Amino acid sequence: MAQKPSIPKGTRDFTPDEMVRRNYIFDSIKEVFQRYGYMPIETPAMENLDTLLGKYGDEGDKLLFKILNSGDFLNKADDGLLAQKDSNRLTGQISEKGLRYDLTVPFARFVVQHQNELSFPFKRYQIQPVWRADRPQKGRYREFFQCDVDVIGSDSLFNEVELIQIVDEVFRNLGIRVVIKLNNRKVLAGIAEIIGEASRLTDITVAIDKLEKIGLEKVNVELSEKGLTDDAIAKLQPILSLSGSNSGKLDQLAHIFASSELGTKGVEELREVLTIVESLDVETGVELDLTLARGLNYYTGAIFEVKALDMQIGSITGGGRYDDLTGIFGLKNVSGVGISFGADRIFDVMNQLELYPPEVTTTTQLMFVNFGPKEGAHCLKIASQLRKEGLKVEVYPDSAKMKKQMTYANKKNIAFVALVGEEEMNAGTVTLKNMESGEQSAMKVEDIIRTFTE
RNA sequence: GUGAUUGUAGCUCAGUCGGUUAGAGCGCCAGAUUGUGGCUCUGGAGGCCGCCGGUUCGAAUCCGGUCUUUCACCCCA
Repeated sequence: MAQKPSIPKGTRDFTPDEMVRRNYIFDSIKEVFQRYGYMPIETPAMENLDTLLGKYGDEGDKLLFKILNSGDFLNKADDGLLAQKDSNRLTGQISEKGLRYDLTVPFARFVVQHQNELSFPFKRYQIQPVWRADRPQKGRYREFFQCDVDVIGSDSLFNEVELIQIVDEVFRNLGIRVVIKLNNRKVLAGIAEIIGEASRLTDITVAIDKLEKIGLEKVNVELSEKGLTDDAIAKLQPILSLSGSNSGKLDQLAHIFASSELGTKGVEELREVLTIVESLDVETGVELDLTLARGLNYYTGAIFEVKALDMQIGSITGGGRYDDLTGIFGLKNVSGVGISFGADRIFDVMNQLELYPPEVTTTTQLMFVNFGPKEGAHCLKIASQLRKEGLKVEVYPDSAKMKKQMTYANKKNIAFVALVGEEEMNAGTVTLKNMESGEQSAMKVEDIIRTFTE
């Protein structure tokens, strides 16, 4: 007896029904990317482990899927480490490759390797799965697709603006109501500087990132536990309780940052981006959010996050500017900025809110009922003719019972069925039946084409 | 990774105190209906009760482990 098949934790299968919906999402996103001049690339599912390690922080390193070396991998392993069961150190000896954790780091590697073939600024998009050994939850998978757009080799804030326009267009096209949250790492660094804890930037950002979720008091407790002085925490309070419009917040921040060069720079950048965005026809709300931190530690400037307004789920898109990701791979002074659309979360939102336009789920427009070998062969010819006109047509392959064929068309949501039996063959006509209204009439092939293409 | 939680037919779920042959609705297949689907009626198929082990005369039910699901933390798309 065969064992019951299963798939690994946190992964999922997609049925044809789900794939048409997913492809609609991918196509919508791709179409916007292309309209802004981004070109596609792909990179391997696996990367060398040293390309990936150390780019996502300690937590990220733990979440990397590592691939066991081929062959007798234990042969080369150190006996001492083996005996001690020291997994951490042993890993380096038995695994040299890992599954990619995101698309940004492989992209940086790609840019460095291909720097002489590329012209900068280089704009690319990339839609591929990534893997994280996270514990799965709703909206959190171990394998999921990211749709990344990045510009590299340009410092201009126009790029940040363009990414906001892209986010706006993508979600408007898909019909998802969202808010774009914007912040800047320089502002966060400025805050750390001002309160006299410049070296604790990560601890501070991780803590204030939770402000909305756990409240001010608990954030302060956490900051204190992380070892911040009471004085520093006290200095932080007015910043955390900033409120009002984006420009109002920026004005207050500018004042606070009077003595911080870095913070001032961050405020200026935010102000410029927001000012330009306001002059364009961006409909999505862009909200300055000082508590937005983002864990990936390669960000250095603007950081973005997009939240769905009508569904409780983690952020569905996120990104930011990284000034020196390529530096690690030997290409200095190349700044990039990009964002990543989380296709699987977008898929979950679209499903929950049922945002698909009706035509997305229609595949076949017209199905020919098969009355027998002779009639079927005749239908095949008409079907080819219709396909040349761009119609999506199928001929039922077996001369099964009428009821079975009709039921098939029904299930597949096919709007029209064509009946061509001996009578129609002799008359040179096709009986076209509307499956919704039940109406049917005999017509010539040209009439059918006209019905569908008008 | 830490702490909880879930698993019974293709799907959603009942299943009493441990007790004979594990049920329902939906779906599926067939017939009523030979070239006309959806509605109705009739009949049928489909289950290692997640998996492994233990307790017991006897386990879907109790116990342990494991896998999976969902949730919180952590982190994130």
